[in-house]
Amino acid sequence: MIQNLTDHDREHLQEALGKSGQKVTPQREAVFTVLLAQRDHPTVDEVFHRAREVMPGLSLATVYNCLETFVGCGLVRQVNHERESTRYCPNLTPHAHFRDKATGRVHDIELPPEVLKSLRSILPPGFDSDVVEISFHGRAQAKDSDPSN
Amino acid sequence: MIQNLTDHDREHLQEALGKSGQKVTPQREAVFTVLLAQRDHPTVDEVFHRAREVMPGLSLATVYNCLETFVGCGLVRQVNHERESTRYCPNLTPHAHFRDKATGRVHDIELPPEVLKSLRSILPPGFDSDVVEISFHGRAQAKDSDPSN
DNA sequence: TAATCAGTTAGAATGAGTCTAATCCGCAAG
DNA sequence: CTTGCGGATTAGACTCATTCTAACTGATTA
Ligand SMILES: [Mn+2]
Ligand SMILES: [Mn+2]
Ligand SMILES: [Zn+2]
Ligand SMILES: [Zn+2]
Repeated sequence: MIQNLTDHDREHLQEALGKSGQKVTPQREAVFTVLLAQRDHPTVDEVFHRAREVMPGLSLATVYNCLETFVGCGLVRQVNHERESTRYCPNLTPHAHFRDKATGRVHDIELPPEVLKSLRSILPPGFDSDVVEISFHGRAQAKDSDPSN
Repeated sequence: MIQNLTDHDREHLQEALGKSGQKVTPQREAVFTVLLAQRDHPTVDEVFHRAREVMPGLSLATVYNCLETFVGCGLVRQVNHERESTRYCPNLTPHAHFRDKATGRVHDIELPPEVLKSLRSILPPGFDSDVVEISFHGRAQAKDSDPSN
């Protein structure tokens, strides 16, 4: 269920952490593995429970710490919808999020560069933005199953 | 500072509440007045303190209740940025939000229909969305003062 | 008048997230 | 080897926005 990291992914982790002067630890590797194994935008709690299956001593505090670290070095994005618990997403391509009203599930929606550009173009002069978050809320057809890997 | 509602605005309030079987109360009128008087996306607490200046007995619980009611009948939008306190916006035209990293202030960004349409067009078939939230985060030139009324 | 009912109110409860202080552990110096 | 250091981990306390609860108010209706 929770395979190991591929060499590529371990290298990605290593490099991103290294660039901000931090190390790969077993806990960080476990948490990162969980994020890549099932790309369903888990909450901290979900990450915690999944990671524990493979590292029973892992603490919730550490999961918070790891995720914060990953966000800090750009390995992972936070995803918020209204005031629900924060979710985490390892998809680094520009994309929007769609939250299914019925199931609560969050889906990635690819964001073509020209749409992103037209969006940025609505900013009046003087406004300079690093980050744009786009989130849809509505109903999605079943389409089943999980968007792993 | 906190003028009264114009006839038009009072009618708007009355009608929207009426449509969902609710009444105009002094508390609701005070809270709505506060929202219209200074359109700076106040938090619940800010609304609370402003409204108290004009209605000292008003409780925080009631401010929460009024705002929830307004959201429910479409008089007001909630605005969330990451996990900060929810803010409230009486601007019902389609618009995005820009949060200034430096000041924390939230600005309305007009959203032209064609941009909105191009955004909706990125949804794959089977995804049907009521609501799109767009929020920018970055730096805005001073541009001073408040966007009241 | 008495019953009803939406709205208001204070305060308790909730829960995601943050903070703190103790412990752990890999590594480098002695 | 031993020791000391510093980052990482850990449990549990704490925060604070929001939600919940139960009592109260005041207008309207029977
Ligand atoms: Mn890569
Ligand atoms: Mn109007
Ligand atoms: Zn995503
Ligand atoms: Zn707004």
